[in-house]
Amino acid sequence: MSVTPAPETTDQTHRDSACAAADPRIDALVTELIGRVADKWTMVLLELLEERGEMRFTQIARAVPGISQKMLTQTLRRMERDGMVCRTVHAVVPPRVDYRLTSLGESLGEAFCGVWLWAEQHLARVEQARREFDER
Amino acid sequence: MSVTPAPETTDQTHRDSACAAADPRIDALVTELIGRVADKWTMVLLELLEERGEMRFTQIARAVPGISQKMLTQTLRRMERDGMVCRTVHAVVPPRVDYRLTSLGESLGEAFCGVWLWAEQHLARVEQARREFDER
DNA sequence: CCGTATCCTTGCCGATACTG
DNA sequence: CAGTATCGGCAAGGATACGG
Repeated sequence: MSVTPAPETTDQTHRDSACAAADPRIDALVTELIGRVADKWTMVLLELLEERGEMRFTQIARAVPGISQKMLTQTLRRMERDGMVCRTVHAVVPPRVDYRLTSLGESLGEAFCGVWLWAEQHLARVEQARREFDER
Repeated sequence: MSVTPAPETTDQTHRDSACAAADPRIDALVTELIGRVADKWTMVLLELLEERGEMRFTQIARAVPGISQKMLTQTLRRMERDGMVCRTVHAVVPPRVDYRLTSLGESLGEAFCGVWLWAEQHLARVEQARREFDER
């Protein structure tokens, strides 16, 4: 994303009414982080690991139908890099690798929990809105 | 996404510990909804409209550097279809179109607020985790 | 079992041009 | 001003094969 400072001469009322950062540079960084973290598979894995605790690779793969092995590896690596999950390799044959959430990952999971709850609660309303919109 | 019921014979402990639905079919629908709603631009527009209240098309475009006109239209349409935003066309020349959050959109914005706060609070920690991971 | 490497298709998204 | 339409590049992501 291009990170233009955005002079913004227009209407500044309503500013600071919600949860935005004051500094536009911070805002841009946060936006970038949100963009990476609010990925579909990241949210799903976060949820799964929060529910089940420690899991191994194939166990996760089986629990998430629709994900390819590539995407799973990729997402787990990114989450590990971001400090969300901890990866433990056991030196046995056949190899065994366990994944679990770090405290950072857990805290993000809790933050997303509100979104999951929202989705569950308002699912019917969204579907109805779509039907109404589509018949036009 | 393929919506396999997933028999899941394995470990069911930890189940219902978090915020997941009991029914895997509901779970799949919620996951689909999350996938659509957790889009980067959706989150940004939600945030923006929550902060600023009613805004017109170009005003939004100027406030969100990096978004193309196409993506803006597309995202706004999808949000309108999902019942998140209300679109008001004023019959004047030059044309004027206002966008504002519906109560549904506002509630989603509040749910995401937790994620924004998390991102602001833990940004430094994530960046540090990345640096540590990268030097290996 | 747990990955990485490679190819290859699909569709996203930006750029541009055009209407009401 | 607020869009729709069309084209093209490019990168995300699936399928497959192979390595530790």
